[in-house]
Amino acid sequence: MGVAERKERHREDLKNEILQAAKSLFTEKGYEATSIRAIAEKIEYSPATIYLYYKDKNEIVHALHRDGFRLLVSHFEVLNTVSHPFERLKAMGRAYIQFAMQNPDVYKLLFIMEEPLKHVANCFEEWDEGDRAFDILRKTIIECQAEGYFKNMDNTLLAFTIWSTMHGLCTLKSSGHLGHVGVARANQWNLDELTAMAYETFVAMLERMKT
Amino acid sequence: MGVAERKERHREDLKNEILQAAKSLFTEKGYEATSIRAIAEKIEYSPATIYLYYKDKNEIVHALHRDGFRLLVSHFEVLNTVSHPFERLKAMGRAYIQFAMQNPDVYKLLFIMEEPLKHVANCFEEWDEGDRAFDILRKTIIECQAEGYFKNMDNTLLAFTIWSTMHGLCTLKSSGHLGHVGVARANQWNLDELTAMAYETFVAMLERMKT
DNA sequence: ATAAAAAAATAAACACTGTTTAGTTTATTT
DNA sequence: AAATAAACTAAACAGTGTTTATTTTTTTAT
Repeated sequence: MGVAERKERHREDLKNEILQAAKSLFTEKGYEATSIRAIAEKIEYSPATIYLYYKDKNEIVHALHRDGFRLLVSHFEVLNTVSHPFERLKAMGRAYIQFAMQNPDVYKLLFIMEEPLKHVANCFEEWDEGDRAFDILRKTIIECQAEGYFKNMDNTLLAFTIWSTMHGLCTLKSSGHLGHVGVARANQWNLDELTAMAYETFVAMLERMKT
Repeated sequence: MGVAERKERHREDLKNEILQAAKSLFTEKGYEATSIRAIAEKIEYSPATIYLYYKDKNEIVHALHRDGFRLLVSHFEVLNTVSHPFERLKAMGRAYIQFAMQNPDVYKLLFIMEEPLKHVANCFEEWDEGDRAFDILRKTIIECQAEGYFKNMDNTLLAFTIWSTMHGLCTLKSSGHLGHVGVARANQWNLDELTAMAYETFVAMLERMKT
C-alpha cells in the first residue's frame, strides 16, 4: 500500500516545485510580469499541467501568501528573547523594516496586493498567520503598558497606528516616493539612512509616551 | 490663420476626451482592468486612434497622475485659512485621509503605483506637484516648531514620519488589511470609525511633542 | 470645380496573457 | 494482453497592449 503514498508524495513534490518556480520568478520579474507559461517552462511542463495542481494563478499567489506570513512570524519569533517589552517593540519595528527590505516581493504579497487577502477572508476554518503577527505586536504593547508606557491608550488602536507608520515607511520607500522627495531635501543621507532615521524619529515619539 | 488654431483646439479636445474616458473607467473598474479598447469604445473611436494622441498606456496614466496631484494640492489649499499651525497640521491629516477615501483610484495613482513616478523622474524640466504637497507639510511643521512643538527634531524627517503614518493608515484601510484584523479585535467600531480613531491616537502622540 | 497633397482614422495583424477542452501518452490493475 | 485510470499536453478561446499598412476625410493648389 506504499504505492499510493509514493504517488501522493510525488504530487506534493510537483506542487511544491511549481510554487518554488513561481516564487523565484515573482521575485525576479514581479507578479504581473510572471506568466503561467513562464512558470511551466521553468519546471519543464506544459502550461496546462499547472492547472492540475492549482485552480488558477490566484491559488498560487495565495499559497505564497501563506508561506510569506509564516516567514514573517518566524522573523519575529527570535525577538521573544528580548525581555524588556519596549526594547522588544523597538526591535520589532526594525525587524519589520528589515523584512520588507530583504523580501520586497513577499512584502508586496502580504500587505499590498488585495487578491490574497480576499481569499483568506473566504477561508474561515484555517488560522490566519497574519492575525498572529498582529497579535504579537498587540501583546508587546500591552506589556509596555504594564511598564508605564501608553497610559490610557487603547492597545488595538495604538497597534494600528504603529503598524501604519511601519507600513507607510516601507511602502513609500520601496515605491520610490521617499527617494523622490528625499533626495532633494535631505541629500546628506542616502535612502537607507533616511528610512532608518525616519524610524528613529518615530521611536523618539513613542519614547515620550511614558507616564 | 485661425484654421490651424481651431484644428489644434480640436486636437486638445480629443486628447482631453481620452483622458476623461480613461479616468472614469479607471475609477469604475480600476487601472489594470481598463483596456485601451474600452477607452476607445467609450469615446467612439478605434483603439489605434488613442495612439495618435498618447504614446502608450503609461502616458495616459502619467497625465492623470499630474492632474491628481493638482487635485490634492487644491484640496490642501483651503487649509491655508487655518492660522494656528498645529491646528492646520491636524486638519491636513484629516484632509489627507478624506482625499484618499473619496478618490481611492487617484490615490493609488499618486502614491502606490510605481510607473507614474518613474516618468516624473525623467522629466527634470517640469515642476513636480508632488514635491509641492510635501513642502506644504514641511512648512506647516516648521511653523509648529516656532510655536514650541517638535523641538530638536528635523523637519524633513518628521514630515516623512507623519506622511508614512497617513499613507500607511490609508493604504491598510483601503486594501482591506485594517478591516481584516480590525473586525475581530475592535468590533465595537466600524471601519471608518476605526480609521478615524487610529488617526486621533496619532494626533494624541503629536500633541505630546510640545516643549 | 478638380486634382494633388496632407492629415486623421481605422482594420487587421503581432505577440503576448490566463484559462479550457479535447485528445494523447504513460502507468496501473485486472 | 486488454481494460482502466492517471498524467500530461496541443490547440484553441477570448482577452491584452501595440504597430503597420490602408482607407477615408480634409485641406491646399491649380
